[in-house]
Amino acid sequence: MNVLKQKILQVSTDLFQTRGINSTGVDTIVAVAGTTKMTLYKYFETKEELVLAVLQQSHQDFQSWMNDKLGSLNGSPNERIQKLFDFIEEWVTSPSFTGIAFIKASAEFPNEENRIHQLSSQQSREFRQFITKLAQEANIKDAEGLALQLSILFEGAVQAEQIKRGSGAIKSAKKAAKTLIDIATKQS
Amino acid sequence: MNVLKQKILQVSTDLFQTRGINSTGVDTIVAVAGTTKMTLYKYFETKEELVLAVLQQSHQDFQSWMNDKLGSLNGSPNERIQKLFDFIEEWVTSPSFTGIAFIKASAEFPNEENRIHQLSSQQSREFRQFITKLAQEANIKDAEGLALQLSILFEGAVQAEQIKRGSGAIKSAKKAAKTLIDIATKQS
DNA sequence: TTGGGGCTATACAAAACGGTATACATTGCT
DNA sequence: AGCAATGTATACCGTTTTGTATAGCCCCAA
Repeated sequence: MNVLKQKILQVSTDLFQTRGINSTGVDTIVAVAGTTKMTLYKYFETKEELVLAVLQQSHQDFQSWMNDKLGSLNGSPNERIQKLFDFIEEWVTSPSFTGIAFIKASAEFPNEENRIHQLSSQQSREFRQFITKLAQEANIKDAEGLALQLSILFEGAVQAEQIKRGSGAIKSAKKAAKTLIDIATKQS
Repeated sequence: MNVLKQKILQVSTDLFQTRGINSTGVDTIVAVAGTTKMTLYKYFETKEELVLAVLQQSHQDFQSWMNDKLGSLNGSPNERIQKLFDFIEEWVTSPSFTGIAFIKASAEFPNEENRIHQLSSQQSREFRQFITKLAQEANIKDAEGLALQLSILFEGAVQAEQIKRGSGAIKSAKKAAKTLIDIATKQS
């Protein structure tokens, strides 16, 4: 991908997260990125398209990072789902963490007909399915049920952390997750 | 409170929830409320002030409703905290439910210096303290720890429901809550 | 009847918004 | 050398934004 296009994407991601999507004009984006609107609109047809691209990149970054982390474990499937929230904590407590894009975007575009909302919804579903797979591999009986619970913990903890950084929500969610995983495991 | 002021508040609440705050102009609000901008700006100095008023009213409505529900129980403190998520489910699955205001607002105004964000943060904290009190009355040892977990479940389930209505997140959160409450109770 | 308060109607201001048009500079390839 | 692609600079367009100014209407009370 072109270097300027990537720069625009990265700057947009940062600004959208820290100021909000609707509160960030394209003029601001190009000013921070050190380019002009003409260039931005060469790579992105509309602002909506830019937002969608930002969402996709953010989600892929997170998913890839998590996949790598879990993949490098070389442990049992049971161990992998146990470690899921340790990695989530690592991601969320990183200083560069500014929130999860699809959570904020879905709040800013609540209408279910809206493309941005739809993509957010899809990404939320994808991450839940990802957890479901982990649970299935760990031979958990009600894999979908556990995955839904864990995804709620994830989104709740992220939401809490977005509303107040350093709230300790992640640690708490991690503990709750371990409890729920233990119980679901015993039932299998 | 003046009837027109209340109408403006109610219409604003509805529009902010269904279209987003930044995507809703004051022109739209007064058009739907059947009044004019002059009247709106008579009761609310700025749009920000209106948003803050909407947040306050929404939060108070929810808290009052929940207090009434729990108060009418006449049961043991243990029973009350057990029923908390039943009432949350009742609130969230109501057809008129369009989300929790402070969750959406905090996403739309991510900057912690922003007054709207600060109020959202405060309301989130207030609700957590409310749960803490329930847990303390139920003689739960780590009341704050449990309350934090339950508030994460609450915010996560609401977030999930905002992203996709009828996702079943509330039912799942309710089950998880019962599990966590049981365990916290046994440890007391 | 004569005010005055609450509200409407409408026009306006100044800025910010997304997006486009045009002209020019730079760079690399052939 | 010459061409094409990439990017810059800048001016502009139409719309929408929050917020105000002005003038008039309606109704109730003294």
